[in-house]
Amino acid sequence: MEKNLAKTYNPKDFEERIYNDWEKNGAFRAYRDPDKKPYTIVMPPPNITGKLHMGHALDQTLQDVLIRWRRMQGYSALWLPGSDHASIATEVKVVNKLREEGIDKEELGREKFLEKAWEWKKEYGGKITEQCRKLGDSCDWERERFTLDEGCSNAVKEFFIKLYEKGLIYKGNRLINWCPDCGTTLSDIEVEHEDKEGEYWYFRYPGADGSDGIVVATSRPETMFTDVAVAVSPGDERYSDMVGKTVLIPLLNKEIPVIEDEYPDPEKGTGAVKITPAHDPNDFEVGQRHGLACESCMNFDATMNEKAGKYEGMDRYECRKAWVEDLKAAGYLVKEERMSIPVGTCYRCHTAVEPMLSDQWFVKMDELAKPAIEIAKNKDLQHVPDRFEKIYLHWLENIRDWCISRQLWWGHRIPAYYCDDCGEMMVAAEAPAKCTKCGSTHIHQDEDVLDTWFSSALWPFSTLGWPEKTEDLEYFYPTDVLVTGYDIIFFWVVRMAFSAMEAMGESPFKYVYVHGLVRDAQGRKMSKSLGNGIDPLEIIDQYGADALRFMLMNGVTPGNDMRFQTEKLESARNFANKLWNASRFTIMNLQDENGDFLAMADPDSAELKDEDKWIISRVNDAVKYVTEAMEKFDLSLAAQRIYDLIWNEFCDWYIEIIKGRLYGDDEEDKKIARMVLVRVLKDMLRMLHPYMPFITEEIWSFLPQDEPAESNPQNYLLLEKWPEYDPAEEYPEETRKLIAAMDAIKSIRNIRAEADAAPGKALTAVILPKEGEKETLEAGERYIGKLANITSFAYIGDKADVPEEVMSAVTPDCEIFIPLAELVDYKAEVERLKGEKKRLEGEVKRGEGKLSNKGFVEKAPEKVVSEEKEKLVKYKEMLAKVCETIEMMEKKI
RNA sequence: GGGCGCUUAGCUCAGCUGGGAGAGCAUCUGCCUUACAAGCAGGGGGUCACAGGUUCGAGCCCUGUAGCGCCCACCA
Repeated sequence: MEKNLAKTYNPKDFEERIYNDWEKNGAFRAYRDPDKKPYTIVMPPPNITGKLHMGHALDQTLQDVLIRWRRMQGYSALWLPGSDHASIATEVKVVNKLREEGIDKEELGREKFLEKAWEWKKEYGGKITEQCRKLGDSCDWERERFTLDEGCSNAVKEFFIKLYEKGLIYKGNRLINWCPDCGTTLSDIEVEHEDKEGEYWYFRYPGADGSDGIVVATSRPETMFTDVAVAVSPGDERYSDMVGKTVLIPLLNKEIPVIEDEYPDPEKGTGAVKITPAHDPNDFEVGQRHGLACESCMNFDATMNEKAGKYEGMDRYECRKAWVEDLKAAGYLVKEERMSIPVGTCYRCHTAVEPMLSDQWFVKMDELAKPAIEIAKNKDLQHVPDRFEKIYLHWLENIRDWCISRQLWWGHRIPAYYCDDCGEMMVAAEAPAKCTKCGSTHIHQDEDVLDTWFSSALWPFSTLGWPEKTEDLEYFYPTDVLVTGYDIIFFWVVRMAFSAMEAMGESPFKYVYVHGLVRDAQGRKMSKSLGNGIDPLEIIDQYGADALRFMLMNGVTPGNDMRFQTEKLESARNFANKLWNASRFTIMNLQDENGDFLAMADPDSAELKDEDKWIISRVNDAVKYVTEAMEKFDLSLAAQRIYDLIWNEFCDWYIEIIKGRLYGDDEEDKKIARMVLVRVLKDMLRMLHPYMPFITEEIWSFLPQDEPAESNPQNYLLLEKWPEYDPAEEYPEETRKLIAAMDAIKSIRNIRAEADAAPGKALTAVILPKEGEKETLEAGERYIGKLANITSFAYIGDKADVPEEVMSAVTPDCEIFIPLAELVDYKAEVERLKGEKKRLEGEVKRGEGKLSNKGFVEKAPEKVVSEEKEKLVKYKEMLAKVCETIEMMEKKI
């Protein structure tokens, strides 16, 4: 077996292997460990119809980062996966598939159809969970659930009956949203409001007494057949003489009353409104108030019924056209206006929804909403970011009853039974043997199924065993955080909240982390119709799951949309590659030529060098920052900090600095360097693991390990401990020294670049240290020499000793002079220094301005003021040095 | 008609409770330096949409304006 990482980073070599290994060894399993605290996330169940898209990738990566992090922190972390039967979406797919096979749903019959649907589920339903595995989701697959499985079905029945018995579910004949294309009812949120270009027609309804009557505007003339009144605003003088009289529906000559109602707005249209209770919710209410008839002129397939007379059988829009033509020809059309008309459409097929009167099941919302409102207000349920709380509350405070019955077959069948003989309705979990009223045994079940969200609403507790009092429910419930997109707050979050309050009596989760959409590179919504969707699996195939995950996490701010950009993805992949190579370097230096690990220093007794303490303190600092950021759900900030730590601090500085030691002769010191390398690399891998689980686990497996703990026999990084901040590892003095050396290195590199001095050209540095800093600089010679290619150092104590023909630079700790005789244009150097002088003057001016401001000195926190003072002193010193140098050089020109 | 978000470097975006403007990509210069060219080193580039206000101090807080976007809503 290879003892070091492959020469090139190729995620395909190990991602799948590692995932299978984890799963096989039960690394994702969550146990009810009484010594641990639970941490629970239930996965928003993807539809079985869907394939994994970028939205899932974002949603699930967020959850996986949180779960992996908490698991490492020592929680018993459960991420419970599952999928949703997606009643309507699946039914449409199955119907289409059957149609392709020449099979008609109705002919097939309910039972056979359901068999086909289950077959379909079996074949395609598992696909998406396979895709989740590619992403690296560390969920407990042994607890996987399905919204239509036995347990969930029991929960649905139990909950339905509970609500019914409390009078919170009722059956009623009311106006509902009907999608003629899908052939089912829709709840209010399933109706989308679009503005479409269309016409308003103004028609004259002549007075029954032969008078002029009233002109009424409508965008839906095809509903005129069942108009029952014309309403005007009370006190509208234009129509006051008409109130109480009757007008005729044009052409039909049906007499209808003119009534007064608050509903019409005198400012709008003609101030008079035709009332068709069966086809408009407002009209319905007006009708109720005035005891008017409620008749529909349409069938459920949106064709006209017998009320439409000769138009019977026509599609609603055909009828509209013909009817308007006829009215026009008869002279009833007064005016025609083109404008945008609000149209309600089906969220699935975008067909215009028709309000229809129908007998349906509803959940009574006002009472249920109250506790759900309460938990948000008292912060038992917190939104991240909190602005979504407003949206949540606004919705609940204005909620209307929820229509839950659907005219479909695939779903939870409503547990209501009817007696064929006496018509008695019985709500029960199982079919009653006989009618509770008349004793008849002729009983049939309600044909409808429930809105798919009815079962999703129970997901946080039904998946843990409710209504049974299971140990899982006891231990893992309530859950900790729910991660979801803002687009389904109403559909799902709100409903889980009130359902949980009703069933469990407490909030189903402490936090709702709300994320936005993943858009395409141009900022457009990814959609099937645009064809601009990006397949996560293709991305994983090309760049690896880690790169995709990191890109998604590095780009998110809670609640905001993000764009999918290849550049960001490449950057993430490059980062993985960087880590890969740095790790390869590390491992290479830990081993002898046979690949066996070399001796390492004892961490407790090792004499750490300044740079060791520096990198340890940087890692320590990052641990604190990253942990705190994650606590606040600032996953992006945490990711960036880890990125900086690994790339800028570890790779660019620490590795470069210790190369000299690793390649040197001091065997004891080498042991220390190895020890520190492993130590900091391990801590960095731990921190990065939630974001990039595969590469970190792969690297981890090549590092020297202690004896495996009983709880982690495979030595998985996944089950390792999250690092903890240690105040003893701050090392401010060593950090100061390293910064001094880095400043010097950067200055010299800058001089080299300005002077076009090849990096390979060894140079001498003449250093004029700030008083008392000579030792600091000397301590840094090792790094400065190596990283700036300086072969000899000379220290001077006086500007007079500066050699001729040099370029110079100033840092807070010293002045550096690099003799570059053959390259220096003295005039140019003076010019360059003048630029530096100007910059420093600016700094001094800024500092002086601040400190001479009495208000600042008196009111700003002491710490800020003293820092400002220190900075001013520093810049003044640097400025003075630069001025002297300029003066000196000018004399020599 | 309500509500919300956004406006910061050429592009995409970070900037936590107000205390010297950042990243990635792009761009320019020089480097195949034995972990890494998916790289290294150095540089350029921003009156933080606009106008007021609060404050010693505003990208950040308040008010208003504009542009873009989203959500909610039973305007015939």
